[in-house]
Amino acid sequence: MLSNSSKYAIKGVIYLALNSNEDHKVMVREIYEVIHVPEAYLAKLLQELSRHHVISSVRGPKGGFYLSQEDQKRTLMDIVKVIDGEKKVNSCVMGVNTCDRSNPCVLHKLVGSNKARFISVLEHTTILDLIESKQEFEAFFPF
Amino acid sequence: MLSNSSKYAIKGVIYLALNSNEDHKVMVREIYEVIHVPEAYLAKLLQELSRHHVISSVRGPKGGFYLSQEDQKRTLMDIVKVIDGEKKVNSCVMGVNTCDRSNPCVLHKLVGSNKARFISVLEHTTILDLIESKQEFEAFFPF
DNA sequence: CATAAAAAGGATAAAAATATCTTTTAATCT
DNA sequence: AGATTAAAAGATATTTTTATCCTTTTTATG
Repeated sequence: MLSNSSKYAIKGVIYLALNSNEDHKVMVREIYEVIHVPEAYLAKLLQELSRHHVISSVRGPKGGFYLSQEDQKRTLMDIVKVIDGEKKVNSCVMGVNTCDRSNPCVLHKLVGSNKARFISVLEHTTILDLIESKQEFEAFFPF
Repeated sequence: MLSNSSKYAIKGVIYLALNSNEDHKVMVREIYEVIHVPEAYLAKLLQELSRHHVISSVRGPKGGFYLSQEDQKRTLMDIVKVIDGEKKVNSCVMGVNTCDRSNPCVLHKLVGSNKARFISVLEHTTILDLIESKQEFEAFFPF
């Protein structure tokens, strides 16, 4: 459902949400040490998100990645779309080509309603939503 | 969430449920033509299921794969466990190692409740359950 | 302006998932 | 028994995903 890459990306963005802003940018090196995602790979993922304006970045000394106010309004789905691509996320649970949300197959009914809910969560949860329950997060942060 | 392999396997088993029994075994060749899964690959998956006694098979002429009465009582999860392995299905949506159903991480709360439901469906839906709504199925069969 | 810091980009490598091919084994039917 | 059929098993190939490495570009600062 979610690729590892997407999970990594989400972890990274959460880290940024909790630890960065326009005036305090963060290097990949700092992030990967905390969230345990391979440095170079995380860099690639964050670059990709930055290219698609899901997060922000600045090169050079004192540069790094960060979330702008606007970035915080992005949803989890925005991240997943960039990393996994839209098709993959929305495709039928059973890989039935002729089957989609409007014309669901039988397993869709069984299993797909959960997927629909899952997707709905991704679409409606913003980064801001996530960090609002920051306290709870801390307990869990050693990802 | 579900690998392609698991999906293929489920499709195959559903085909068997609808078209086979102890006295009428079915060859891979017949199945793959209907459900559009690569023949040799489907064979591998069915062999694996057979080895784990999720489905039944007999070699030689008049042989093939089929579901016994007992086999029909298997759940979707039985299939998925054989093909994907248990760990993979039950692991945290976010790949958080220290996180499981009893000690959920924050994203677990958001996203994982759906996953829990999804798993519950897999665990509680038997092949028999599926084919009881056979009529609906037929509309959808060109997988 | 030189230098160093940091992301961006390109190319490559490793691992996992998916798929195919070949050989072996077992059952059935002359 | 021998021939044939079909699955089981094993070996190999391809593709996709994940991961690393190395070079280039950008930018802040001394």
